[in-house]
Amino acid sequence: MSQPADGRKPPRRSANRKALEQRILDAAEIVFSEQGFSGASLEAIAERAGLSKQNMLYYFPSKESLYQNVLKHVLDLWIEKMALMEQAGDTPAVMLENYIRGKLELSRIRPYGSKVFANEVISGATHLQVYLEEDLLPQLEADLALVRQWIADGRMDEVDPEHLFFTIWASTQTYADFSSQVSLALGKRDLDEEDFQRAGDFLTHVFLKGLGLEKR
Amino acid sequence: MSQPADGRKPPRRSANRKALEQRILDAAEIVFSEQGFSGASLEAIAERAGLSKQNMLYYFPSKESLYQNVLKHVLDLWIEKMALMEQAGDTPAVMLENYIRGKLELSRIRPYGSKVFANEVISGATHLQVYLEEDLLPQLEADLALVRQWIADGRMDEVDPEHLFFTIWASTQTYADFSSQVSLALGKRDLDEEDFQRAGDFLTHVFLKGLGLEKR
DNA sequence: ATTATCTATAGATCTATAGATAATGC
DNA sequence: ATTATCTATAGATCTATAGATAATGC
Repeated sequence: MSQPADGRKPPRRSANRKALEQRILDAAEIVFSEQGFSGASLEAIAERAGLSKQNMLYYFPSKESLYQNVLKHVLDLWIEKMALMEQAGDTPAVMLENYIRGKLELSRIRPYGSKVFANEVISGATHLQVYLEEDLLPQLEADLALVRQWIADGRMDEVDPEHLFFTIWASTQTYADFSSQVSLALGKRDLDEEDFQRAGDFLTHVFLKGLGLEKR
Repeated sequence: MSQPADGRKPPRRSANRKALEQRILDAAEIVFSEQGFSGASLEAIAERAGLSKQNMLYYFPSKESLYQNVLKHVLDLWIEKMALMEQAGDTPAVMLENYIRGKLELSRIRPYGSKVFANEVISGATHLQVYLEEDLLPQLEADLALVRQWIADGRMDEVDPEHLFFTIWASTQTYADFSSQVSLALGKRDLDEEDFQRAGDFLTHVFLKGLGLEKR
């Protein structure tokens, strides 16, 4: 039997339905990042996606559902990068550098998603709390345990591991979230790859040396 | 002559007009921080300030003017703290520690203002660009010059000074802007003074050591 | 006489739904 | 037969203004 247990037939989807949904979500991500949840109008999202808002509501039944989809997608990417800490058996210095540069890379390639996420957290994370508890916290706990082990083994300075993560998150995401301020301070219209390279070099230097993690 | 040159009489203001305006701005700061510019309704701000929205519009003629006032006030506080770098002739280590702890203190006592500022910058800082250029940039330039001198004098590691500031701003403001996420990760309802103390200790340790600024 | 507050409402969105029509898949 | 799109609009805000009325200062 290829039908689901509840007897409903699988929907007959046109080949590019998924692509259209993705186009809508991409448009929503940009508009939400620029205008916030309330400031983003369905009209603006639909226009950017290239269809009518009534038609868009056929695919996503409400603004809320659009927002939830965008948020969930961003959070999944975010958490995926956290697992970097668990990868391979390299030295703490290399793992932390990879972590920092991975987060920076995410800021570089998904600035809109980062901004939507930031806006949501700033506003109290009411739409996100459950996901944060269920998905983010367990991953963070695993990462914290690893760092505590490094400290216990005398491989790293004794610091509060929680604040290490808060600080890395903040200083990597700022290059997406606060890009308007950063690029203004750098006297540029936009940030380019070299700026991210420099940011990575700076952060790597300060965090590794500051935590007593000399490269070997 | 006590009258202005244009002949208009100074307004006869009730003793507590200033106080009422301040109450309105405080309410606006909170509502803007929680709902963003578009999500904040005049009704919600007025209710929090304890007067009717029509009456509130007598004091501030538009939502835009309310927002501008809140933003300007926050930015002034923000820039005031930057000048810390110029204070006294202490060692780089002490100055930087004071700077970091000062910024953290601002996050602790003015979390709503920080969030309004963050929301605005995330959305492209369109309301703020002129102020940033006229007020923030000159102060930043002065601070950058000082840090460059430290480096030239061999008192500090060779790093990109711009990224030092971006990173300090980000990692101190995160305790205001992202407090919902931070407190969730710490398993607390709210952040208390001790959390900020620990954050300050962590940041001081990492930045001073990471930049080769040992306390003397 | 001036300042402050209230009632009433214009006018502009904006989200979402109803229901008709067109396009597509089996 | 099902999926997708379009026309039209209900109903809920929300900002801002007009204009009357009340309170206050000189």
